[in-house]
Amino acid sequence: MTGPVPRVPRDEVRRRLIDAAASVFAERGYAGARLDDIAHAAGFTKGAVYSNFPSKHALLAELIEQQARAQLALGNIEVRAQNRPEAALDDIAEVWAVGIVEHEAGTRLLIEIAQQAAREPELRELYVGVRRGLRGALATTLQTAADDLGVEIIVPPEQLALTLQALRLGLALEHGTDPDRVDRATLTAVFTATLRGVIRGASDVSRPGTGSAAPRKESE
Amino acid sequence: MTGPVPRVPRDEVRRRLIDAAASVFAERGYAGARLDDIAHAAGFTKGAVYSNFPSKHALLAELIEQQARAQLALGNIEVRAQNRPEAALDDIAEVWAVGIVEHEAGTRLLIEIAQQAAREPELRELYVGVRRGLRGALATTLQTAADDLGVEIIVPPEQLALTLQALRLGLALEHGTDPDRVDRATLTAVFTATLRGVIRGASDVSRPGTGSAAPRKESE
DNA sequence: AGTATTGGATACTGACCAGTATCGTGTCGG
DNA sequence: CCGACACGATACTGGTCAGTATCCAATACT
Repeated sequence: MTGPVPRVPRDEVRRRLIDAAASVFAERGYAGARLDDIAHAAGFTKGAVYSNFPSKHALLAELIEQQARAQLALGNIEVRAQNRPEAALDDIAEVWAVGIVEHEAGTRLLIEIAQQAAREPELRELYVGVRRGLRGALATTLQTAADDLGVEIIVPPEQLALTLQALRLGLALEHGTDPDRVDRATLTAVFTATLRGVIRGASDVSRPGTGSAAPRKESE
Repeated sequence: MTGPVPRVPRDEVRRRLIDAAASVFAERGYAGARLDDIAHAAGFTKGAVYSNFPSKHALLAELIEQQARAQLALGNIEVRAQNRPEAALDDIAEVWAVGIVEHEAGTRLLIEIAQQAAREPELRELYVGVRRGLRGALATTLQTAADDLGVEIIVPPEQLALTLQALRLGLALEHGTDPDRVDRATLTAVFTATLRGVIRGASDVSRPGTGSAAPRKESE
């Protein structure tokens, strides 16, 4: 009846499988994820998985690098500086908070990967390399942004980068379990307060009370 | 030959099993943990597990409450105030940092539990209750400590408590994967800087007199 | 002491699932 | 148009493991 059904290009099969894996790993955890589920979520069967990856493990490894690239791109966008330091600071906090709330699955995957990497030395090596790279990039970006804005970061940029990375993971965990209390506004507040605490700037920072008292810019 | 071997008291069997479960869950993750391993780590067999707990799930639930009590006790100790504010601050940071480095397994378990709770609604309810309790207790402790020391916390105590809880989890993840870069000194520095950023006190700040002019009312 | 009961050990079962072997169809070179 | 190959589908295997059924020794009770 129906003529030959054209085949999906190999690259796309791969891509779909990886995407599906990301989602299922995030949902069920690495150990709990079934290869069958991943395959079907991608619209294929397990055969496709083993035709594209040597093992479940390899799929996870692939995912780490994939995630790295995505996060890296995101990180660079996230800290695009604005003009006024105050606004820029709120803006950064906002973006990070939104990232947690709106990419729950992605962040959960990140945590799952971290846990997995803490266990398996082989994955750890890969993960740590990626993670350090991201941290370094973030540190540079932060420093650059601070210079542009004419403010001073009173801790080493690497340390601030680590703080933010850790906060993101930790807050994602808290938000993941208690989204009511740990909502977007709260997340923003935490990031804002944390950033404000380590920055000393030209405009306002040490003395908000005198001038523009509490510039609570609670968008939304 | 050998006469009757005295039995281990039931309570102790339970306790040993729970301890073993904590360690194995932390090591291998919930899904990856084998009940047989837990039993043998405790010096028993699976029969003992099912004699004391209805299911693997129940064992995890038990662990959450157990962990809650332990953390609660720890939290209270952790913020025992010193005399000089500066020293107290460093002291708190130190204790939290050491907690991460020296209780790796415990903290990893905490993260595992959080992930699990994010997935299973039933566990979530239990976990969130516990977690909120701990947060509240920590907030109170912090506020009290601040009052005792005569310093002011410039964010809502609940928010600071959340920040510290999140930082602990996040930093534990980073330390778990990259203990070389994220070492004890670094952890201490992060906590110190974060705390310092949200505190305005008699000792270290230019203007103690003005007091709590701008009360930051926060979500909640 | 003798009997009942408690509680952990042992042995088993059934489900589940990563990985493999094989098959069938679409694609491509000649 | 016709083989050869690519690649995903299907079917199967072996091992693992939560949960169960049964057993047996140690305590509790009278």
